[in-house]
Amino acid sequence: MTDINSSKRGSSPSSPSLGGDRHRSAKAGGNPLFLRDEELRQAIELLFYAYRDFTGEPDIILAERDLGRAHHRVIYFVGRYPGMTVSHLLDILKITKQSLSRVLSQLMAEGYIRQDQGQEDRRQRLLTLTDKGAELERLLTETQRKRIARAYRNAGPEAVEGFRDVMLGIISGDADRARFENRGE
Amino acid sequence: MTDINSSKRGSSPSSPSLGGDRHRSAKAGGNPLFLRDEELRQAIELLFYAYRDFTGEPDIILAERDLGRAHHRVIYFVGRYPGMTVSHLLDILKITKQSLSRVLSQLMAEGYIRQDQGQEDRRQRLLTLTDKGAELERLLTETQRKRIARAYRNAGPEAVEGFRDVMLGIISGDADRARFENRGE
DNA sequence: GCATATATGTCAACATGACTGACATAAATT
DNA sequence: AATTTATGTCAGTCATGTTGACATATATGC
Repeated sequence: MTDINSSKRGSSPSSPSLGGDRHRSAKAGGNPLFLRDEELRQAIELLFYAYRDFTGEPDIILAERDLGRAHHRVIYFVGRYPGMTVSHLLDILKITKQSLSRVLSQLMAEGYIRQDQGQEDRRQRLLTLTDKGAELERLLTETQRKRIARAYRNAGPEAVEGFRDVMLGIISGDADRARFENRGE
Repeated sequence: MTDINSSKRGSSPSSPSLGGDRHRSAKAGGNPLFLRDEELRQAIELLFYAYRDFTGEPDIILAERDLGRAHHRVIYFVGRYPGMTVSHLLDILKITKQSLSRVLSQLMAEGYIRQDQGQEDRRQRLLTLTDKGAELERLLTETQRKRIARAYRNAGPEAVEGFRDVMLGIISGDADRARFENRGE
């Protein structure tokens, strides 16, 4: 594997204008929107970098088991909502049933997830993690939990509140936002 | 569409155990880690939902032009750092040069991005957006900017500070975190 | 100046995870 | 009895990542 990270902290001495021009010129021009634009761009980039790193560690663990990020998402949410239906999962992930089907079939074939017929509505297939599935879920989520815990600890409780508020504002639907009500108190 | 959210607050007659048990049981057991576990899981989910929605709108605009999210990322960062090198871009995106190459070639063929030879180091290909590229960048970034601006406005300045702090804590490398220094003051 | 390292590009093969479209089955609902 | 809903499946395609190998031009170190 090419060690592309090596170039990371060396910050390529060969790229002189790397990071200031656009902002300096806007600032120099006295553009009153400068701060706002810069602030918003930073948020965009925070989301990019944070998500990239947030998924990085689990991806490695998954790759060792020939699984991918899609499997992780399924395992995570089935662990979160034991006995959830396929529809519910589709709705959270916002992917097609064909895409989900492949991932889900693999997870059941490998013994990570179990399906039970619904009692009230026998068309439903209620999804639960097997012991093997729960173990992998813990392993994967642990890396993310640690990362978040570290960030929360360093930032402090007020920052955590602010983080939550902003993140909720970024989410589109009331339905999704509602998932976060009355749970932290 | 099925109202899966109804299942969340315990209704969903068909799936009785759908969303509360795991937490309630932990809570009932008086587990002191309950709040922390719940808090951390919420953070994990906030990241998932926020990122999903954050990329949703640009993806639609991109699809109309037969481009994808990978093209967006390149256009965004080239717009952010005009004249940046290929190495720098590789380092930010953390993908292989072969992956980047395909996307970059397409963008140049379609006239979104221009390459100029570096003056100091003539091996470098300095990347800049063309007018067409800058226009698309504005269009794409505008949707994300609006989303963030709305979230920031509703959450308030203190929340924004907290959001920043937590997001920075989630990012792995000092080098990446350093990109956010001394820019918002 | 020669050897080596670096920045970039390119060919080829492959895996993953998304998509569309079409069709099938069983169970619930009207 | 007709329709809708929950789920599954087959087939094809596309976007985006991967590894490995190799090529070229330029910069740098001795």
